[in-house]
Amino acid sequence: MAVVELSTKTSRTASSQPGGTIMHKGQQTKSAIVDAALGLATQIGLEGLSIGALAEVMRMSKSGVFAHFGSREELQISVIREYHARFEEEVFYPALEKPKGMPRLKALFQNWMNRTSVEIDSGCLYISGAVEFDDRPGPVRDALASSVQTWLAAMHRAVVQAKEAGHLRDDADEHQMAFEIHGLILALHYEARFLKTPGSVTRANTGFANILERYGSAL
Amino acid sequence: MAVVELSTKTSRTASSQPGGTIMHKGQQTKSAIVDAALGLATQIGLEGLSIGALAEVMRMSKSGVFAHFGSREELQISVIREYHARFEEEVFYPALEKPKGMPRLKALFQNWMNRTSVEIDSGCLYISGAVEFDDRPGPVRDALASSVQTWLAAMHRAVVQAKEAGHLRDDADEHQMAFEIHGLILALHYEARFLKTPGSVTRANTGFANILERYGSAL
DNA sequence: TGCAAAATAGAACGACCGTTCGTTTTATTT
DNA sequence: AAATAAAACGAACGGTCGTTCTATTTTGCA
Repeated sequence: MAVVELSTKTSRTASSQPGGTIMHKGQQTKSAIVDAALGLATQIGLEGLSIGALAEVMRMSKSGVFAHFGSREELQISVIREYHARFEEEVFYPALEKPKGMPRLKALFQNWMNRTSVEIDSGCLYISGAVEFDDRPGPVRDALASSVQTWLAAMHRAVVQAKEAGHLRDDADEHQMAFEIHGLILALHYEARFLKTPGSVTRANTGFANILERYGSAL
Repeated sequence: MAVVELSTKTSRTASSQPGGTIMHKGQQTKSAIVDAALGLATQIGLEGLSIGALAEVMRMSKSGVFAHFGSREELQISVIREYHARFEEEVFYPALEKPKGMPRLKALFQNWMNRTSVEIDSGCLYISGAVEFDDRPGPVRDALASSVQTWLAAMHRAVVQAKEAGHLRDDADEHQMAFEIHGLILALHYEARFLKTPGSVTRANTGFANILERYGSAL
């Protein structure tokens, strides 16, 4: 069946994306499949993601789903790319509207925290993927690692800019600070999602405040 | 075949454990299987652990391995118990020889760090297991969570004792401090094992030093 | 040494996996 | 409306999985 909902057709036979790009039916269903796949993958992991289960969700045949990707690996990579795009959209870009330095750094962390808080229910691909592919070389691991690196580099850049703006102590180690921030997010995800420890969100926020106190320049 | 190496037989037909307990052949091979299973599980995860692969490593038949556990879940739980025992042996007990307070807290962290450093190559069951079972209720998840809780509680207790000994500031939040320490370990594992970022071990150590500086009582 | 019990082997099962292939249905273009 | 291209289907393949069953071997004790 593979019925893709067309909100209201724009022109005769082709539909359009938010961006305005003309989209044929194949690409529409493909992106719908990636949507569903991302939902499954965040819950059960990239490894747990099976084409059969995905086809069932999509109410399509296995081969119908498969044809859009050509291989399971390509499907997984598509999911990673989609996750990356949403992460950027939700965490990175909005923070760019704040001025460089402390305001942007705070915004990046807040957005990251908010997303992680949501992912306490849905799961985080950058964390589950890291565990599933730490020992498994290949294109999936590469796509995942480069996505994560891109984000961590952006975070690190924000720290550097904060120091350049004079918002941090002169002896502040930017890599060290980024590392400690990363740890807070990971601890939040671990304790809230797996252990269901209450108050983890507050703890991560307090941790960030502590980090700012240590590395921030005196008022 | 399932040949279990007997270093040197103690008595006629029964062999002995380090503890001195008499062990029949079945229990010997069983613990040898758990050994091998732990090795596999730390590398590819509890979910990736398959009885077929385990049987191949053990040079036994699948059914021969299976019979020792009765189910895959029971095998996984046995692996978790073994991991827990080794973790205690390696990280927890040695630190008990240090006096309560700061010395023991430092020892606990150092031992934890050392183990995590080794696990950069081998993998950590408490981390991979958390990701694999965050959304999957059942006895395996329960065993895993209770093991982790036990350890985190021990860590927290050490922090409390350090405060009681006057080694921490009066306003130090013990849970907060334990949370931040946990974050350091998680960041170390993530960045070193998945991203292969150099210098992560040093960064975790520096992070711990920073935490002590913030929470420690003035000299 | 002989005999019951425990341990292991081996084959088979049903279920699910990713993938391939030929066919049929649906979209798009002429 | 006819012709062409794209998309989806359905069945089948070889493979691995956990599990079950029966037969065989090995072990431990009298």
